[in-house]
Amino acid sequence: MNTRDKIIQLGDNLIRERGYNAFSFSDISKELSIKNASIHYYFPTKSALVISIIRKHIMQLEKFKTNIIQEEPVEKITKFLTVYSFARRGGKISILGALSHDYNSFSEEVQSELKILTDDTITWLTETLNIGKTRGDFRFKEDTRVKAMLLITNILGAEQLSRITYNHDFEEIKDSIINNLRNF
Amino acid sequence: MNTRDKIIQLGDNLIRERGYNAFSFSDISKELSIKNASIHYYFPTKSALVISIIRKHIMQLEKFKTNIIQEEPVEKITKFLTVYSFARRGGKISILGALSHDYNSFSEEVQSELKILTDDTITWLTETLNIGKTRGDFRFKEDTRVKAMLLITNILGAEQLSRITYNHDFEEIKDSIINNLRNF
DNA sequence: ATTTGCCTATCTACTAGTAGGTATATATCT
DNA sequence: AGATATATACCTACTAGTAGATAGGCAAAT
Repeated sequence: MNTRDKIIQLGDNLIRERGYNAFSFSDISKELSIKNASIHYYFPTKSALVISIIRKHIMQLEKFKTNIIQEEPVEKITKFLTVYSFARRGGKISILGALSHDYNSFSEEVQSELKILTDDTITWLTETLNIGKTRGDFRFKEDTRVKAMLLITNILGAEQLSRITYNHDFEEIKDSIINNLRNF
Repeated sequence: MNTRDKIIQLGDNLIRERGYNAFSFSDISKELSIKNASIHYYFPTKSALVISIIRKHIMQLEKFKTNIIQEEPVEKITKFLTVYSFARRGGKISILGALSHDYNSFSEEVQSELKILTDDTITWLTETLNIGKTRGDFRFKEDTRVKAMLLITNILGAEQLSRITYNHDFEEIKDSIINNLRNF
């Protein structure tokens, strides 16, 4: 991995562990044993770095969608939730949860990049839920887009709450989401 | 309102609008036309200030619980959600959502204060849901404590998500939570 | 000869926090 | 009642540290 990618990777981890305002270029440069100014060589501003990080996640979502395209809706949603569950165990939260916190302080460019990632996620979830409902895999009464948002809000909220309470709470909430969808 | 209470009030607003790491003593002192050092007169550290803010919320929750003690479970939950809904319209999120973000960077004293507020909230919700379920007001299959956490996660997540998407999404999610509880 | 990938050195702005001073109000003692 | 002591509510002036960012240099690769 080249320095540029290492910076993105480290920045990504730091944002999802501590938050945008709680990490600095020094945290990255110290870890990589380079100087502060060298990060500015790749990313002129902190905004530029966070945009690259968001774009990485947009591409990862595309890859994720392609990888599971053959699977059934229940399996798709389960794997989607597992990604968050895996990150949570590593002390990290989702990039959406981490960055939404500072949304109002971001430049328009960062905001619109974050909107793309959010819309992509909601759209994919809505489509998957619709297919699953038609097939009879899922049973729910809500409007599908609202149900998709409820899925995301449960994850984002569970990430936050389980920081304060206990980590296993996240898993309990995750299981409950799946059961609720299947209406068991 | 005396200066001490004004500082708490302003700090509370700033945390819930921008987050703990995104506001400074200067933001408060400029607004109150006093000097930075004067805030340190009342609150020696930033931690001391945030503890006072959390304690204010713990007391407000107690007051809220007392005020609606006579009401029915459905009404209690509805009013609980309305508090968040009201804050959201003012560009603010809940103190729980705002502070959970930086939970790992807080001192033990701040963390334990935040745990008290969280436990108080979960406990009250669990009790209220239990009574409502026994009376037949609510229908849900999950363990009641998990259901209580799901309620909170929906609120915390909806606060975050609606920052990125649209504000009216928060209201849609709120209505959906109530309907889901009543199993309409 | 130019680009790449760093470096040193520096800047401005801001952060939380501290030491010590002062004017005013209030309480206590003679 | 008047003098004295103390507490309140600020202030000025400062420290040490960190933030993001910039200018300009330099060695190695292309």
